[in-house]
Amino acid sequence: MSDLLERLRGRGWRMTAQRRVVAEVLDGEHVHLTADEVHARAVAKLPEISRATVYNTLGELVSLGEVLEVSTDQRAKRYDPNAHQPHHHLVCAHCGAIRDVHPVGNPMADLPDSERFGFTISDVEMTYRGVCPNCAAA
Amino acid sequence: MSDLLERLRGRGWRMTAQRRVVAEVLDGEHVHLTADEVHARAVAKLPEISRATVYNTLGELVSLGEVLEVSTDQRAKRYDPNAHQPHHHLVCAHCGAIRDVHPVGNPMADLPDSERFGFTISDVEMTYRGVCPNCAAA
DNA sequence: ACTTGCTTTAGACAATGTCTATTGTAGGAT
DNA sequence: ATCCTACAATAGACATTGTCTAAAGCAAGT
Repeated sequence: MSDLLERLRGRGWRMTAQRRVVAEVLDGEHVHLTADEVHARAVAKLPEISRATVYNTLGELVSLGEVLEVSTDQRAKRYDPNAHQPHHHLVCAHCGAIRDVHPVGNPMADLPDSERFGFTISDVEMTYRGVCPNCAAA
Repeated sequence: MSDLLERLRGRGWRMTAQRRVVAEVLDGEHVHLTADEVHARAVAKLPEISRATVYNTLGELVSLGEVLEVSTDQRAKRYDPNAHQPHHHLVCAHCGAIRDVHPVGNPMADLPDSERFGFTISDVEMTYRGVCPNCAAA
């Protein structure tokens, strides 16, 4: 994702300090941050950045396919910079920790025609839930 | 789900007009309503029912395992009265229509040990996304 | 009928996200 | 190098969804 900024510039994205900072935050650690967490870290680098800009920028990155939006809990959306390698998620039901996982098999093929109701299916999202080792120990 | 009220009474649930109405709404149509949609329909049957009561009652029904909570979009949670037959969901990316579906195979078995990170996995949630026939036609 | 403890209520509050009108500025044009 | 203009950022109001609290109500056992 280090060349993210180049790719975006190539697509006609106007480069601003704010957008650079948001991209840096996402690039920084490969975790799954909420929009407000991204905002908090962006503020640390560029104190005058506004909440709306972070929300807008994240929305644009999602539209451009550079970042994925995941809703593992029913609270805030989280942003996953690992958009170019398809994957699913494993979530701790207790502490909310999230790991990227890669199940074997092709879940798209597992839905029979009779269960498709005429939909044109484009995507599957799988969320495994369980308890992580830390929470199991506690 | 018609004997829901009996089951709950058997579990020591105190029966009230409000709870009866919420159960009736869920029982009424097998759709996936949001909490506020449930509230709107409940008000039609019992005008003085409050929002908090609907939220509380839905939460209790979920705890009791009588209703499932699904988050197919990242907006409001939806409540699925079809809790006793495990299933997954197919969602129209355009209009948000939701269908219950039953993929073949066992997705729990599709996550290799090496991808479990020591978690004790208890559940998988699959959401297929696509475009429904209505939206495809339009 | 009485009592008790569970339920309901209204509305304040909280968290997350969206929108608007104004101000700022990136980057091409001159 | 400077100017222009369209796009971007800002502050803060607003919207949606959900939670909490203190007071009043009521179901069901005695």
